[in-house]
Amino acid sequence: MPRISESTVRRLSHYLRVLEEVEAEGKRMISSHRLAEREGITSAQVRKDLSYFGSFGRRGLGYNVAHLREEIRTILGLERRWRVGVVGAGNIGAALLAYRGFEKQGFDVVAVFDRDPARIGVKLDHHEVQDVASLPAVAAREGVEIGVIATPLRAAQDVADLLVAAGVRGILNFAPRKLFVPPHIALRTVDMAMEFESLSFALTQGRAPRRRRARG
Amino acid sequence: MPRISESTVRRLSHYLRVLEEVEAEGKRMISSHRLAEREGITSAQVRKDLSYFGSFGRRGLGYNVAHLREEIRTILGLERRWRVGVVGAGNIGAALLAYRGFEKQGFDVVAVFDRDPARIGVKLDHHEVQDVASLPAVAAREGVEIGVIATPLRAAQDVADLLVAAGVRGILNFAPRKLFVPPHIALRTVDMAMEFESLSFALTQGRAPRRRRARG
DNA sequence: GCCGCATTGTGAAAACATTCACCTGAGGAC
DNA sequence: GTCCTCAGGTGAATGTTTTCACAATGCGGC
Repeated sequence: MPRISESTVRRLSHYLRVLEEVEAEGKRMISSHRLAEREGITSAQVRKDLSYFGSFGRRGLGYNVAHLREEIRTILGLERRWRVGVVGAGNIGAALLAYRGFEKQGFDVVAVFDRDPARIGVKLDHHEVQDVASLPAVAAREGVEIGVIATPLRAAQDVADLLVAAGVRGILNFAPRKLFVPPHIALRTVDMAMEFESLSFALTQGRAPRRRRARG
Repeated sequence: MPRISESTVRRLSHYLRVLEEVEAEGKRMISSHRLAEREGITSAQVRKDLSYFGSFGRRGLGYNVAHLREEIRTILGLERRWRVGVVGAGNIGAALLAYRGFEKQGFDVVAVFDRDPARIGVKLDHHEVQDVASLPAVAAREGVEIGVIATPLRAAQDVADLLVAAGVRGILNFAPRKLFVPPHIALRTVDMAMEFESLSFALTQGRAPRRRRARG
């Protein structure tokens, strides 16, 4: 199996969502062409992405919706539940906690931390906010595997170090800066400022970007 | 000038942030090597990215920090201010409004909309939430150029259509689905569920992704 | 059972992005 | 002024991702 590119993984997430939609519509089968159509990419891309992991379709028929959904869930590691710790109980943290969608996909927030004494002890969407000083102990006890950094910029690297020391294996970072973590830690950064700037660039150039990104 | 890739634009945003940091530290010059170091990429990449737009450095010396910062701001279209309308006054909308960073970079929220009567009229961070029904009129009057979709999934496509009809040129979408917009509209989607799934994949594979993405 | 149509899976080609390697220009030491 | 070192710019090479195009099915109709 070749190394799987980040773009392929992102598309798998999209396929999964389309499959869930299509399934809700009661369809049993779907072709790569129609799977692609909904995503704004080519059918060859869909087939190539899936071919990295096996042969899930049937020639002449397409893919069985429920079966492919399960296969993709397995590939993405969504057949189990993940224990998530959120650091930073400000707006972004609150938005994450309020959004029920993650739980549905298998991500359970098991602890919320903040440094601000005014926030510690407050109940935020069923979770009592704990002092970040207790993170190492709590993360270990709760078996936190994924840490979310929703703190101000200046605290982000320290929190990342803390999470790594606490044994977290993956980090989702909302602070607008590169974080340095050991190579065995998976890190993803969501940088909204960068998205705004990318829009600004596109608008300034006077044209939308090429199609395969234009439908992001 | 060749077509500029999305990756290059994203790196420009990063360079800009590094330059602002370095400037705050009082440094006058910076080499492509040190600019790259902070970003976890190669110096050749930095030079190549910049070379698409011109020659900003001096051989033997590196780049003048303040000058390069200004050049990149110009390239990204940040020498002007952008008028932003936010649709959806829930958690994500509130998080965006509360974050002062965007204003600082040139993005001014000039209107906030929601459909929920319980939210309409409420003041959210200096902005009175308006009925989404008034979006066409208000967006035109206020000259909204960038629309942010922070609504629930099911409303996202309708809101996108509304924004396009109102003359918006760029859309930043937080709803976890592909939106269809005309080709002349720039669209970026921030999909947090996808980021979680990408992390799940990486952890399931038992290895972090290759380095150039690992330091995202 | 055979034909025709639909649709997958996949090597090969093309497009795209990154890295290399070297030429060139700039300043400092003496 | 000459030499040495540093570091940007850039064509070529390499690596990666996407697209093409077609052989290999699988099914329905008759």
